[in-house]
Amino acid sequence: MAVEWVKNNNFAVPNSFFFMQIENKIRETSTKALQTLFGVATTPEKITLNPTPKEFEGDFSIVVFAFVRDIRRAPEQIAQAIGEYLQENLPELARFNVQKGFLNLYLKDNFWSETLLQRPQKEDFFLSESQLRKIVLEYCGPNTNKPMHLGHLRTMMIGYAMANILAAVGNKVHKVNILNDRGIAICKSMLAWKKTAYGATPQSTGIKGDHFIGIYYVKFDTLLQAEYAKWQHTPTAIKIYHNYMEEGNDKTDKLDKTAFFKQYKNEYFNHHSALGAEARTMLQLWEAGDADTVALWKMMNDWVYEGFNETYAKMGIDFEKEYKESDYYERGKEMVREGLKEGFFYQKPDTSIWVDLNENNLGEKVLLRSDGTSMYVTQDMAVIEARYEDYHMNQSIYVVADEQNYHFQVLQKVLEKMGKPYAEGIFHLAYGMVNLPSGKMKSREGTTVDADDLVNEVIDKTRAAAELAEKSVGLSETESANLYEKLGVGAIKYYILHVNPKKTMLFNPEDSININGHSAVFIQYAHVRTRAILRKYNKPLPTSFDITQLENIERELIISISQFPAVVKEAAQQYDPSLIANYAYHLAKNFNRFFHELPILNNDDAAITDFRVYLSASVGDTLAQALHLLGIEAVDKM
RNA sequence: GGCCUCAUAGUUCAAUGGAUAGAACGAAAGUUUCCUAAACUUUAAAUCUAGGUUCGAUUCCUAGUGGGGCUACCA
Repeated sequence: MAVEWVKNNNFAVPNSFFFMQIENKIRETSTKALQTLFGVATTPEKITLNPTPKEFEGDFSIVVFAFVRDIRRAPEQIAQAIGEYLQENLPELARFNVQKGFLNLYLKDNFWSETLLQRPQKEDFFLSESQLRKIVLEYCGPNTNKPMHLGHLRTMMIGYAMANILAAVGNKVHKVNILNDRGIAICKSMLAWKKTAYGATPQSTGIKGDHFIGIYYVKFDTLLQAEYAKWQHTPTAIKIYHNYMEEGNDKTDKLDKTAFFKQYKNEYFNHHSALGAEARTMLQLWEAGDADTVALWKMMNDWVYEGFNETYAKMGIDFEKEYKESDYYERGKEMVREGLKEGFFYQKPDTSIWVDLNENNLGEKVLLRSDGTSMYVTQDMAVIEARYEDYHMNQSIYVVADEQNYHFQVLQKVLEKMGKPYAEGIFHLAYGMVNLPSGKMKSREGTTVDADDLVNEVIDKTRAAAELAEKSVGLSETESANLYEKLGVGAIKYYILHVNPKKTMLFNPEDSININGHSAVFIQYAHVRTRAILRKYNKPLPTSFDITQLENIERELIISISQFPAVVKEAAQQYDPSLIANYAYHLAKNFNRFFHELPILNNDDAAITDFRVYLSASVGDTLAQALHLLGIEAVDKM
């Protein structure tokens, strides 16, 4: 199912129309001013128009330095002249002031109050027709041999939010998952289970399916480690180390025995380990379709899927379709052979098939091993082909960590060589790695942060904070459990989404469960206040205002609100949900200031109360929509 | 070694080439007979180095230094 339009509140935010319209109007009138006053021909887009910094009076500022050279007058004189022209020709302008080369424009109060009254249409968020796409967006991509960790949280959050945002600006978006459900890693879990579980199941142990499998993945490594330690004392091992020491002349940079065997582990697994041989045999049996092996594989994967589905539900994410690697890797091999036949690839004497990407500075890459088995890139070729048949998309977005930049470049070039119509639309939405304060996560070394554990921890923290502050006392047990889950899940999403996806981010467990400051809970709280005000106001909102003057903070809020559609468009074009996250925080912060500085309901002037309630409600709706786009559900009470 | 990326307060993050570089956490000090104090106010605190382009550079270019990633017949 495609992403729905942002939830329709009973009352909606003003659209960008007025905002964009006034910006354009200022640009156009200024262009005329330059032409009329100085004979300078320019275009509206070339006028530099910025929001005015708050230390000066104004809503917008025009920067005139760019025209100084042509006009050959002092910047102040130019700014003054344009200001006077605008005063004559721009009815919305209340007054202006000049600071150096900056012309600060202050618009009329009633212009802004009228702007607030405008109702939005969802089309106001839409990009122009030519920019719209039919998109297949892949995110999450777990392996079925272990539970999901912190890194998966970032793709889940970014993927889901980006799908919402891209749909909000008018694209057709299909969310899909890729399940890496085959290969040597899964065989390791299967083998360890066979050897050590004595028939235990998630049901018999009460352990969530994906965590259950994870136990055996770790157990395999423990068994291997023990086997390896023993092996290091065998004559074979001693000879290998001896040969290494004898190689070359320079002995100074040689590794000591411990370090050597640490880096030799892969080699050991592939060529000396009995467990390794068993795992590979299992993989071969699986590929050959051995009934018992396939049955075991299916049973264990089903356990994992059950666990994953629980996590998806808790995170509030979903997929229109999940593609399993096991369904496509054979087709991938076929595509490579087809490509070879058509001369796009070449074969080495050992029968392995390669692609030459030197002209793209990507070197040469194996597509099919000499033993005929497929590569990572091969399966992605078949998967995108299947998606094209399913959706005929013109853009394929992959929300995958940036450590795979090379992989996606190769994928695209290979498909381009083959002349596939879906090659051009490949877009790797590469997000930066997530680091811990202790450094990089290593799943085999146990330095990962489990996704489920983390979310539960934040939910608990939210509950503890509420109890400490004696909040939510009127709620029933189920109501409050529901509330803390929404707040906790929202907090973790926000913590991840408020950073630009492109950047490597540090995940500090302490900070991530911090509920204060720049966090989703802060935004939720501002939203809750707007809802409380509406409840107390308890009558229909006004359809017009009778106010003569706006406070500064009120102007700021209206301007902020009117920028929202532009922010959403920008987030879609930049593939950057953090723009919306930071926008929402900024708006919530300004609202809290407004709430403290000015009486809303406790006001003798009913006209002012009407207006401020309307403004509060607008802020609340905007916050709710912003959170919704990020995949966070706004709460009404807390 | 080659290619790609990043560098901003003690820490984590912001800043279409524009004015005095914004926040949060942490530190210090305040605000509650008043619409929810999960809030608000105040103080101290930063653009890696050297050049260049520009009226103007955190932003663009070059070099250097220091992180990270990729460079597997792993996924």
